[in-house]
Amino acid sequence: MHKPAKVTIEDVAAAAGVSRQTVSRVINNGPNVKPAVRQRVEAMVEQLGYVPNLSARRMGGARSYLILSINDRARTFENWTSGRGNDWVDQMLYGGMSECERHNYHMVLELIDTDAGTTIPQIARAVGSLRPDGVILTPPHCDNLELVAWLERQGIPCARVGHYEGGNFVDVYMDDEGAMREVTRHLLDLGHRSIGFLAGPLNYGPSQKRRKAFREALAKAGIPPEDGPIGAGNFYFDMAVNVLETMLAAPSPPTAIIADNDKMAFAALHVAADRGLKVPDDLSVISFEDTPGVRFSVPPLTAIRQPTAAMVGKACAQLIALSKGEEGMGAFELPYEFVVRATTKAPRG
Amino acid sequence: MHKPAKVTIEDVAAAAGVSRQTVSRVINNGPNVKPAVRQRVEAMVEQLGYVPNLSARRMGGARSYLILSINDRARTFENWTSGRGNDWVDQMLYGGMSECERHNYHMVLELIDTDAGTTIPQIARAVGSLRPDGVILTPPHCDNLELVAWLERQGIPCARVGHYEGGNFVDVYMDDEGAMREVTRHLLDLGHRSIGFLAGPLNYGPSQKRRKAFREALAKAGIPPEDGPIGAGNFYFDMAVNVLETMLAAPSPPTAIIADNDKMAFAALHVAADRGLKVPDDLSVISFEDTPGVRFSVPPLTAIRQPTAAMVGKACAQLIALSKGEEGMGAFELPYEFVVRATTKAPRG
DNA sequence: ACATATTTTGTGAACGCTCTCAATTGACTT
DNA sequence: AAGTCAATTGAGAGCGTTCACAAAATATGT
Repeated sequence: MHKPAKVTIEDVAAAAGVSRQTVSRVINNGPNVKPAVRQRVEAMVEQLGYVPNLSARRMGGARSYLILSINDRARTFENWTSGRGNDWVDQMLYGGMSECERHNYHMVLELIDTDAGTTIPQIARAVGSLRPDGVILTPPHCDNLELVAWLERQGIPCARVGHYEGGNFVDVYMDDEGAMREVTRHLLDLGHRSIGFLAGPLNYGPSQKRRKAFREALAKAGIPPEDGPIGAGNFYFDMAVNVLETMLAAPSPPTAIIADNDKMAFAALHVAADRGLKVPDDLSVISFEDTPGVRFSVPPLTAIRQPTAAMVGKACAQLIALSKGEEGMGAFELPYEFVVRATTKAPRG
Repeated sequence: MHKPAKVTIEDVAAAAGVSRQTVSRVINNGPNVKPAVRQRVEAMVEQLGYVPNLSARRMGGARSYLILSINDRARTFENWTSGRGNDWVDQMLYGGMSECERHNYHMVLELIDTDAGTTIPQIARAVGSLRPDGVILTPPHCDNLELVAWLERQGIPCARVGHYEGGNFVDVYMDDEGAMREVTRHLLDLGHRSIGFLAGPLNYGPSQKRRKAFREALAKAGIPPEDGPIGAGNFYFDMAVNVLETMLAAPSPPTAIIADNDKMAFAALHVAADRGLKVPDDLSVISFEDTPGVRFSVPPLTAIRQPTAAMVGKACAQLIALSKGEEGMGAFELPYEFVVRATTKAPRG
């Protein structure tokens, strides 16, 4: 099992009869290379199957061609059983990898604990050894002020997904308020007058916006906030089940439920089944996430589809641009989609 | 935004009053370092916050501290809507990242097209630039003989997940035949005599094993194969719906369905709902995958839980061992779990 | 105490690239 | 035709490690 000799830039240079540096210019699309020479070099690159060694590139130059994605351990598969995990990761990955691939960048994933004490050392280690050109922060890490400040101090371009605040960052998000307005109107138009909202964590930016928009939309329709019960305060299935039990046991229970994420929407489906309520006839349900599996639920959930993959893709694209010395910082709002499936209907009577 | 000076091995050496090489020995846990010196160096590493630069390590030494995970584009989020995607990726990632983290390795993900023509060039590019210490192949790439041969020729240690064949590889899998025997017996014991199997692709190793074990288990129970209809032949929702329609329209339709993956099990739930069949009273359903979301289905699916994360974790561990010059090649069978939830019951009558 | 084996430490080279800057070539003026 | 300036090419240094040694320090045996 002898390893085939790896072809280096020198090999290509020799084969093409030019210097190392000229080959470097060609593979980096640099200016000031005669078309004929460029072509000759490219032919040799192709023929010898030359691929630049990333480590050497990093050593010599300033770029690492690496984007680091920081993911929260609590939101992974590990915590599915406790109801905390989700499959956001899947989509984020997809969005990031696709974009990186396009530019011959690579995405390295890091699993980071939510615990504030260990977050920064963990990231410091990853950043220190990898020296990525950019870091992508996903919830809840993008809201970790201490971490964000640390990264800014390191001078590493940083993108936050699902975050709104300014600063010298790439911020990518969707119009949560608009989405909530649309969803609420949908239910209002159907004739619902008592709508429950299974809200996400109070300290989670997008959830705050949705909560606010929900209240406003109800007020605008002349429904006092008391009639729009807001419950939960996290993203977990079990908690949502409890909250729902209470909501539905009230004197005039909601005829529709908006869940801040899929798992809580599933909880609504479960509780409805337990109580003999038919969805959507007796209870309408809308989710605010739409992870891929949702379309296979019984019945298929109506939901706001978050542009998760697109957001991470955009974040990558901006970071890559930045690493090339182009402009990139700023805030970017990506469009969501309202997917009406089979869990909303006019209320009975 | 001035980047903080990065501390190098020389800085640590100077601070500890030793040479570069001694520091290198300490951080690599090398032998022949006086305990007092080791301690002094370690203190300095800590104090200066030194982290070895991965690229430099790769340049100097033989290891890259990188494990490359090859993932099939068709099985990602991108293809959920067509019913091909799954959230395997989530679990694989988790398993791999956790293991890498343990050893201060990093996992780089690559999204590869299934199309045979482009697979190898794509992987060649990634392998060439990253020079990973090992490559993890997941289905369907682990069954791509041409690719496997190419990787073997490159001399890069390679792990296959969900693969059985020998060769100079790390192979990690579960006991698919045993799992199928257990599942079938469960249904048989419940009193089912007509069981349908929504099989996976014919060219997918684990599916072949399950198919074989299913036939044998039925035969052993004195049920001729005709009574255990086998359908589908891929992993998609829509196809499974069609096959089920046919199965259930037969003169003596199955009272239980075994699905080769979750999506096809969901299809069974859907078709049952459409036909007014109650699960599990009128139809029992078992899945052969158990991705995390399954526990939230209505009703929660009984399923074989594949040790997906553990398999990838094991694959990583072996590759890392190998990169350290330890033994690592071989075949490893990991235990599955049979999770009985709410979709199996004795047949009516 | 001396030679010899062993452990511990240090030195120079190498890895493959990009950077900076100098040298060459070619085109355009006058 | 010489002079000027821009476009194109090349040479040398350096990035931060580990490797293969050589050197120094210590331990062991007689």
